[in-house]
Amino acid sequence: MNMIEQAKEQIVSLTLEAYRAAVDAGTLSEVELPAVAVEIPKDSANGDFTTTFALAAAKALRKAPKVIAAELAGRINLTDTYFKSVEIAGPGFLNFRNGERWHDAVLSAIEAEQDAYGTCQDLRGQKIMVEFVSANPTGPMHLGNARGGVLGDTLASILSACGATVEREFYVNDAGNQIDKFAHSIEARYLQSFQGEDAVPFPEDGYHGDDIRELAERYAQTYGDKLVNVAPAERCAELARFGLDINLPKMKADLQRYKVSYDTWFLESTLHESGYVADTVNALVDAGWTYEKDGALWLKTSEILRENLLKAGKKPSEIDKLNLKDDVLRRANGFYTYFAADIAYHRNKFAVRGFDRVINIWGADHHGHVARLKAALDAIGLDGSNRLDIILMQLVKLLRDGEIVRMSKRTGKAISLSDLLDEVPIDAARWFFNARPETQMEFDLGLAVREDAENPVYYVKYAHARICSLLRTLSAEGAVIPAHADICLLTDDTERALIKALARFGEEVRLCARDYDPSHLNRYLQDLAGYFHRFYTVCRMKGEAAELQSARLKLADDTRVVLRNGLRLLGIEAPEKM
RNA sequence: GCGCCCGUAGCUCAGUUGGAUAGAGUGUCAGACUCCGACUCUGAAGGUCGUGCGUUCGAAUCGCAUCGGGCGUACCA
Repeated sequence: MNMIEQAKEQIVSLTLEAYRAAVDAGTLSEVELPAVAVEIPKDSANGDFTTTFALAAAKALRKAPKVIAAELAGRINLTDTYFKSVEIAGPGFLNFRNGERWHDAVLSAIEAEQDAYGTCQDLRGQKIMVEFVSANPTGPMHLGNARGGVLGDTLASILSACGATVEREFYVNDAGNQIDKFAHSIEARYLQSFQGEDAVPFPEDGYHGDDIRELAERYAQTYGDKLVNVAPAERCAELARFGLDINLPKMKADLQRYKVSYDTWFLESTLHESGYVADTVNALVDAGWTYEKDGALWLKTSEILRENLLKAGKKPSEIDKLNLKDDVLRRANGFYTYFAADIAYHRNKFAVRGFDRVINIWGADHHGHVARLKAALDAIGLDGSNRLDIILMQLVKLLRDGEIVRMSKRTGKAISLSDLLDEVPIDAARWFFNARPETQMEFDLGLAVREDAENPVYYVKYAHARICSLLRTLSAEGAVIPAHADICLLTDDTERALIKALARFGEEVRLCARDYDPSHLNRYLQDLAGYFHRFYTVCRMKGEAAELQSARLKLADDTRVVLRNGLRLLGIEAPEKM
């Protein structure tokens, strides 16, 4: 349990004990109670923690909240607790103020746990997969992929810090239509290089990017015209393989540069080759969820979704308005759709590899597939509705000189992920892309390349470097950094505020995991750095009495530990010098 | 048409799942270094929480409606 949870738990039991005492004394009646909610007031003038219990229980107890609060407050014994005072405020809040024990417990926890401070075991025993980026290997990755890479990687780190066994996975779409298109595009450029641009038509829906030309050129340079006179099918297969063999390692390298690495690169083609797609479709057929029409095999998506919605309490008339549609699993030409492969892929995650929970990070333009995929998994008994979580990441709008740059692979004009890395420092990009997933974001290239105070990541890194420098300098002058900061000496408002901020770290990590939103950490670290800078400005160490100096140095050292732990979760360097 | 996401300070965004007088950063303006790293700190100004009803002790938060922005609604992936 983190420090915030511990404090809240203590308040819950203090409140309930007081309630029972009041019942025994006959001043409050025995009724069914609402949960005791404990919150952190926005304004610290209202205490460090507060409970709204008296407000919430007013109805059941048929007494004014203030009266209830008074009955409780008079019966709360704070001896040996984290708190030094409790008072009634406003319409009936019970406000608790942290005492010495609390501050001491926070610093002791950091000092004892060090690198592990902020981690927890809430998700212990859970095997979780985070699948992210999974960009088509037919061309360079774009900024949306960069955002997905950062989010997925950081989220995986956070879930892992909460005790889960986490695997990172990249799903390689190396089969299907877009690979054919890829092959035909390279083929056209390849043949053009021998027969002239006019002699060979370029496929209408082909990929026009320069990267395709480069692949064709590279093949021609290495192997010459050896494919010009072979059968088209063979030529395409060879060129597709050649292209993927170049593109995939490049994607890996680009992501690696971004400090994103994967446990598994899962090939879609293996699902087709092993017959697992066919097997999965058969499972759906056997379960009775399919039918044939116009030569194709269809999944009764609308029926499954309808049942789910009815179970969830939706009215039939509302469901009718949704215009639910069925989906094709196997086309009239005998090929399986991407949807069928995707069902097989997710069946594999749960049924073959045994993940308890699967998290996918998708671009928001895929949101129409969420319900269908979950429904299909429900239909084969894998409970996709509850075990598959899909984070729909809004796309990144790229701005250059105030103008929107379109990011289309097909026009070949997009700024790729690797281009971006040449311009923007990795740490700044990681910080920046770690915004809340489900909001649109604008990426202003001009602003992003700036390495100055405008970028909050420097503010946080600077705080860390400043502490390291401080510890170095004063140690060299003979200052002693004790094993534990003496809380009795740390009485300044800025010191107390800093300790309170340090206490929040574990809770922020927990919230990131709960919301699948690592950006809580960005805000927290910025906050924490601010509390440190304020402390640093007000509380001097050099020239102070040895004991006070030591206590403050240790507080700074504890801050360093938390900043470092937080930055590590975000995959951002915590420099000792800048 | 239907569905999903978003709308809070000039800008970028928080708001702990319904709590107290609406919060940061940035920008603007005014200040602070003889001193442990000024990549720092202090202060001021800045708001009809898109809009309107409703639910209740209490709404930025929940419901309905409406306006605006984005994205979907393939035998594409």
